[in-house]
Amino acid sequence: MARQIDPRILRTRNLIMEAFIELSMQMDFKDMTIKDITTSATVNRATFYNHFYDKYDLLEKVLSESIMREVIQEVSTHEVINEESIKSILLSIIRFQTSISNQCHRSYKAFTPQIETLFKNVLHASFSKWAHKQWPNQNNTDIEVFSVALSWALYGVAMHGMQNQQTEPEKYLQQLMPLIDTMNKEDAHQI
Amino acid sequence: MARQIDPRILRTRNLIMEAFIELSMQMDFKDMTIKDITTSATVNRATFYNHFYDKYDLLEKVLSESIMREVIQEVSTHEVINEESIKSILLSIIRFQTSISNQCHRSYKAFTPQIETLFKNVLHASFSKWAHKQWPNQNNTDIEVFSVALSWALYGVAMHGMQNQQTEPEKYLQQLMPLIDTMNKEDAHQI
DNA sequence: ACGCATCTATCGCTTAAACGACAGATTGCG
DNA sequence: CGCAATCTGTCGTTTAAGCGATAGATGCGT
Repeated sequence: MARQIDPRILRTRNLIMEAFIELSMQMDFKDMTIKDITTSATVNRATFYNHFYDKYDLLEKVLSESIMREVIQEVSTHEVINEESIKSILLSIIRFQTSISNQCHRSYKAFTPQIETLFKNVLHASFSKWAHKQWPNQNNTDIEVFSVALSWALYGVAMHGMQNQQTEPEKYLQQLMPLIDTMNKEDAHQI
Repeated sequence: MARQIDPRILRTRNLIMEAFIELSMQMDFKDMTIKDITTSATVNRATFYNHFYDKYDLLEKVLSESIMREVIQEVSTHEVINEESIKSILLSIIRFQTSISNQCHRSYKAFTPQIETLFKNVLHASFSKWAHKQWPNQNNTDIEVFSVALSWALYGVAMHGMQNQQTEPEKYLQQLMPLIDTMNKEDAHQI
């Protein structure tokens, strides 16, 4: 099963995605037409619709499969929730956002909502998984609520730190750690 | 007439040619298979034969249409045969050969015969054209013989200069100028 | 408001490229 | 040497992509 995919499909998909990344560095996403993308990709405009629903679908796939792949991968490799891992994730996100806002300064504003959604999904999923192992005595809903709170807080703090060019994350960590400490205490109680 | 060419043809052709250039920098031309080239180009092996007769046909087209295009263009822009233009052409050829032997050091040996043929054809054609204007009193065969002699001599001297890392072309120019001086004198006599 | 231009999304038809298979040639190793 | 593996060049068939036309949407200057 899962027969080999026709290489033309992969090639065309890559051509479109790479052309989109290239164009994102040159112009604003909102001014970008399908024609611009397909011309730059040396692909017919109609072919675009065999691969993507529209411009926004392309953006989402480029972000998750290409641009954000590395940082998502890095975030996912941690296994526990503690000061060290939170700090590392915080720095990864700040580094990524800084880099992308420099590379695609014209399109960055249009990208941020999608980036935000992807990051929060990944963070929530990871935190949830790790929390279940880390605090096995907590019930599901508590863990879900904690995961949501931590992921939103962490992401918000990362964005704030980036906008203020704050390179010292210790101050932000101080604000996040109480969330985790609470879980540690509660879990111990539940025994 | 001459309707637009299907863009797929151009794209596939470019993919193959660019993959070939890339591979030339990594491996020896003689060890390169069609499979190597088409795999690197993300193109089916059978498709190669829609565009090129064989590996050597591809080499010739890549040289004349891509790798050597700039230097051939530069050589062709001169209009007269004199010390200045000959010196300029000499230096262009030496620069090109040095560059290509560094970039494709593994394949360079296999390339030289094709490069030689292309250069001598271009030189002969250019010299012949310029000579007709420059010495209108000379008959055709004399001009053709002169053009052949000068192009072969120039190319030979350039190659020799390159192998000996000779960066002073004045010595080589001294050997070539008599050919031209003879034509100048003969042409004056013919009046 | 108007018309004109451009863009989007989709259609049927055409065509270049992918695929697998093939026989014959080369290569290289025991 | 022999034989196995790989490469070459060419088939017929299948399929992804190109093309031109289309209707509707969006936008922009007058």
